[in-house]
Amino acid sequence: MPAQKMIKTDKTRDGSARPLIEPTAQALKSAKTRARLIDATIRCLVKYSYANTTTPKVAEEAGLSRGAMLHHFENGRQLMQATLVELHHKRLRAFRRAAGTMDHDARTLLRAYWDQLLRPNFIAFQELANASRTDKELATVLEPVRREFEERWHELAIELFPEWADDMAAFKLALALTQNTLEGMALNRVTQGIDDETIALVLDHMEKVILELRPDRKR
Amino acid sequence: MPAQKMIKTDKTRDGSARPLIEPTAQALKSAKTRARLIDATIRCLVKYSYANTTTPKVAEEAGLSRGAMLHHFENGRQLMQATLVELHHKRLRAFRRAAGTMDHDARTLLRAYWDQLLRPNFIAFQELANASRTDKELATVLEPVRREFEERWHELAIELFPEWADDMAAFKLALALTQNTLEGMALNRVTQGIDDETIALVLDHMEKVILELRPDRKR
DNA sequence: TGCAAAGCAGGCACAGCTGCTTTTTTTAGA
DNA sequence: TCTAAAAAAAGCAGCTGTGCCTGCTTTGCA
Repeated sequence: MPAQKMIKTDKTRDGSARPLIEPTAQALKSAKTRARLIDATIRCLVKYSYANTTTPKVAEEAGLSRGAMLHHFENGRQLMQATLVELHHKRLRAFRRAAGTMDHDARTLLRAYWDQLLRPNFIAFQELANASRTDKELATVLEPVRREFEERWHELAIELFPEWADDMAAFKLALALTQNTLEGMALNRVTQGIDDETIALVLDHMEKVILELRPDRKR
Repeated sequence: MPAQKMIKTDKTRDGSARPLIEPTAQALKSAKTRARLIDATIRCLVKYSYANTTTPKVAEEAGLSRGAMLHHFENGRQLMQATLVELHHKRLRAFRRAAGTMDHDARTLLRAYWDQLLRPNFIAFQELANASRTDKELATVLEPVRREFEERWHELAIELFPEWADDMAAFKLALALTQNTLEGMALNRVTQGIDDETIALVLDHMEKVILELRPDRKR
């Protein structure tokens, strides 16, 4: 529920200065609707791209009227921004989930990251990240999101591979290398710029490169 | 000059079935205008992104009227497609130019490719490639373009480093690795996803990785 | 020198999107 | 059961982009 509405709600009836804490009443259904709208936005970003994602299309995809949609999000921009944040949280959750049932070797982590990049969520995220290049408002939202993702990602990697903590320089390099290579491939993949066979070769080689960067093997 | 117009032109006056070969008259000024429009489109793609590039903006950027623009390109889509092809040629030309004055070592080639990715042309190309994910027409144009770029790029690399021809598997791997990593970095760079320091580290390491893949060093 | 076609500019009408406002329906508390 | 607020739907200008069409200017050829 938008902050603006909450303020209005607060002074209903008696007008007493009650705290803004929502009674968490059944109105959490509102949260469900918001989630539905955001999910619809993600699907639209994948289906139509950022350029062709419009408020009517999102509303239709969510099975709601445009009026209802503007009830939850002041305008289209706020919806996009909320979607960007939500995509970030989805990514983090997916990583945490994957990390739980993960063998602690480079290969597994590599494949886990690659799997994430094949999901629709990554495409949607990429659409928004790309849009943020010329949309200053979106960029303002993206910046902290990216920072936090980086931090969590580092934490997770160190948690799974404590030996890397010995050589942070090599660690950062390995991370940057993996991230950019895999993301580059993911991007090229969706536009037919790279075939699955090549992808497999690169993934295998990346594994070797990472292993060679590992502190204990480097001596 | 659009093909449609040429056909119309052909049967002027006498209506004889003359060949379609344009007398290459002074009407090559038309080509200049076309180029101006395409360059304006590229600038718009960089400034406003694909989503916000409109025909009025392009016309304004080119210093022409919208009517004039639609005289040269039937509609906005054709302009975009022509721009994509032109960007391809520009990339090829830039590579050929760079290759001429190039030391024959991996480092130089790596840096040369990276330099290309920092240019506005790459951003514009990326915008169109991204758009082609959901624009089937654009994808149809992109596909052969990408294929040709790949071929020329292979040819150039082999020309500069003939020793690689001994081991095509390693060669293709090295190429894919470089391309995807650098392009991934270039993309992340424009959205503040990576800092210059890290970029430098990755570039240095990529150089080592490539050298290790070289046939003569591999034994 | 004249004329036809190309280059170019401006205007028009249609369509789609946006944000807002006004109703109707649902829901939950008294 | 009644009522008021939240949720949802529907309707309404306004704006912008698009494609097309018409008319003016320039150019090149006969």
